[in-house]
Amino acid sequence: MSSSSSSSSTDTKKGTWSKEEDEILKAYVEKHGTRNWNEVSKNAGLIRCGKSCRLRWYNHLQPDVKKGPFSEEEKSKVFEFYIKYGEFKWSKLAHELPGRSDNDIKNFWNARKRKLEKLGLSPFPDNMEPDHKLNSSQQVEDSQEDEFNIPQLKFRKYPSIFDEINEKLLDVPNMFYNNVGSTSTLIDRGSSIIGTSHIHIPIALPSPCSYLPLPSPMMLDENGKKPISLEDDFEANLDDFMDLIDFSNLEDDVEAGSRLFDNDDIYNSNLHDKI
DNA sequence: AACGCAGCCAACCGCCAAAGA
DNA sequence: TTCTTTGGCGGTTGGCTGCGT
Repeated sequence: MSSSSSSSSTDTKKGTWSKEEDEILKAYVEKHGTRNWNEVSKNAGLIRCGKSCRLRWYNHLQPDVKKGPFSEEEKSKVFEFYIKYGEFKWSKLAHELPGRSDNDIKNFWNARKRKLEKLGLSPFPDNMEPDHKLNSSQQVEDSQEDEFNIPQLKFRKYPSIFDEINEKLLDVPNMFYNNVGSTSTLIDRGSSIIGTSHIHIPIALPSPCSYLPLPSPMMLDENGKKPISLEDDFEANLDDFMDLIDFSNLEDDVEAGSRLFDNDDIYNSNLHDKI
C-alpha cells in the first residue's frame, strides 16, 4: 500500500510495516499469544489497529510462513479445491496449503486468472483433463459418437441426479450437440457439493443445473429444524431433492433451441459465444 | 538513461457473524 | 434480549519492481 507510512487522521498508523514494528509484534505474540488483537496492539506499544496486527502476523510473521512462487503441488491443490467445492474459500484453502496465507493464495489465483483470461485462456491447466475438461481429441471422438445420440453425461460423484435430468432431455428432437465439455456443479443449500459433471448438452439449451431453483428450497429434518445436507445421506434424500427440480421451462427452452438451429446466423453467433 | 507499462503483492476497507457485556 | 466489540473473510487498491522501448 502506501509507502508513505501515513498516519490516519486518528491515532493509528497505516502503510508498510517497518522492521522495528515487525520485531515488536513478533516478540509480543511469541511471548503472550494472540488472544485479543487490540490488546496485542496496545500492550506491545504499536500504533497499529488490532486488525492490522493480525494481518501482519498471519501473512508474514508467524513461523513457517511460506513465500515465493507456488509449487506444482500447491497449484494442483488450488485447482482441485475449486473442482471439489465449486468456488474458492481462501481461508479453507489456506488450511490445505500449510505456510500459505489466504491472502497469498488469493493473490496467486487473481494474478493467474487475470493473466490467462486476458489471453482468452482458462486459468485451469490442461493436465486437469479429462477429469475436468474434455480435450480436443476426445471432443472429436465424442462428436462422431454422439451427434444424433442422447446427451452424454459423465459424473464424478452422484450420477443419479444427472441421470434423472438427462432423461428429461431425451425428448429433444433432432438436436445437434455441441460436444464442448461443460462443467456444472450442483450445490445444496448448505453449500455441500453433491455432484460435478461433464455434460454434452444441446448448445441452445441451458445446463441441466439451470433447472434447479435458486436458491434451493431448504429441506429440513424430521423436526423441521435442521437443514438436511444431501451429502449426509445422499440416497435417502435423492427423491426429495428431485422434487425440488423445476422442469417447467424445459419445453419452452427446447422450442427456442430448435428455432435457433433453423437459423444459421443466430446459431453461429450463439456457437461463437459459447466456445 | 529515462520513461511507460504491466504484473505482483502488501495492506486496507467494508461487511458479517460470533462472542461478550 | 439487545447492543457493542472483536475477529475473520473476501474484494479491492495502489506502491513497488522489473522489463521493454
